[in-house]
Amino acid sequence: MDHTLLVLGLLKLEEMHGYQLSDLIDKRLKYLTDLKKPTLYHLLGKLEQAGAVTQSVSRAGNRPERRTYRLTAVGEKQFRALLRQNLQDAPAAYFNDDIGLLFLSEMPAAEARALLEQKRAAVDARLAEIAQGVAAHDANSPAYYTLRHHQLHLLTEQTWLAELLAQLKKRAVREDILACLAAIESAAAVPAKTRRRKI
Amino acid sequence: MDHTLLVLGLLKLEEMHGYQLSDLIDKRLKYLTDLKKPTLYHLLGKLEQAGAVTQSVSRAGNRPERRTYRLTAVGEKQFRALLRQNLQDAPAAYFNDDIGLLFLSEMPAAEARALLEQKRAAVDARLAEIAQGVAAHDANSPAYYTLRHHQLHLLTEQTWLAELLAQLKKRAVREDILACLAAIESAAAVPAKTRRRKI
DNA sequence: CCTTGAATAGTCCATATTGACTATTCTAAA
DNA sequence: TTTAGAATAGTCAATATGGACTATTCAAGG
Repeated sequence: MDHTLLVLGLLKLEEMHGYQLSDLIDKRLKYLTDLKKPTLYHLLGKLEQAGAVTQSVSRAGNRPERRTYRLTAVGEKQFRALLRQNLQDAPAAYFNDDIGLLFLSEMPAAEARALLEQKRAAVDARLAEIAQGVAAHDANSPAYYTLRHHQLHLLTEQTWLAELLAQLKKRAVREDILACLAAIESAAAVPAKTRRRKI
Repeated sequence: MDHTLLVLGLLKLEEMHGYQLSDLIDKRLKYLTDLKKPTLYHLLGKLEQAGAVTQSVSRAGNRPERRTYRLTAVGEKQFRALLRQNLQDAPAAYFNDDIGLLFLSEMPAAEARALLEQKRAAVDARLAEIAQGVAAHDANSPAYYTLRHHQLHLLTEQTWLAELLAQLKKRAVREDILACLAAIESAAAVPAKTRRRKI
């Protein structure tokens, strides 16, 4: 599991206590994963039980006690194995967006377009944010890798949305024409007197 | 949650029993999600409790009984809401690969390259598979959307891996040179006699 | 000096997810 | 014809995840 790789790797770089790890992941590594605090503590507990990390309780002043975790030799071995796996494998990726697309035909094209435009705006915004990060970081730094990777995928998403919206525009036009024809037909079916009333 | 959207949407298209749904998702929709059977049954139970679907038990021959699920009006409303949300939102995406990249410097560049080459091969293979699917499907069909979307992201991944491997190649060369220099230096530090022995 | 809000450090309980299992029926080959 | 394996239909127990909570400390303003 990749949460494990992350935690072991961070502890390899430097021993840390739970909150430090959690804070680091939330703030500096927010593009990497969204590992939450309770999940992290759960994982640390398991790792300790497995002997991959050791805990040392301490307290500074009157603050709540802090359990500082340090990587053991076992943990280091596990880290290497997981890292190799991670670099080697290309696990299947899933996109939530695809589920919505599956049911695109259950909704008028015009409405779908409006909604997807909002999605596009959100992607654009995120892209702008990332572009800043990419510019700020030295190529070759680990943070750069993550940002650049995200940037590429967001650009892809942009392209994809553009393609999709173009298709949808065509479909919307077709639906409009059909609706128009249907209206004319039903109007023709109504007796002449009734029609006049409405005019 | 998008599993819910998927299940409601499928039941909107056609009433189905649990195993049918599960089979459909496993086989035809394998690019969409990897919703597992127990998760599906759990979800169906919840949806029934919430009144979004109704269950009707039946049996054909001597087979185990089948619970056939049908969408209710409540379920349909929920479906629409979730679909709108899904089309509108652009949730943050995370890539497992990034976690490995974070620790790339913990490993000699040469080894990392070998591993990443395997990843690349896997991506290439998947891409070939998808290209077939894209060619086989009518543009505009829902399946086409999914496949095309995946294709674009896999192409991005290919580009990304190429970029990364090029960088790593440079780093490997640098590391080689450094190792070489270090070897020379340590050889120079050894007294002359000892050095001769080794030759 | 007191209070309010952020930061620190972590826990609880409810929910979601899944590997492994049960149990029956069909199918096709030995 | 029997028997091994795939398909059908689902369940169980264990694990992972996350929203909401506790409890303390610090910093700054009124």
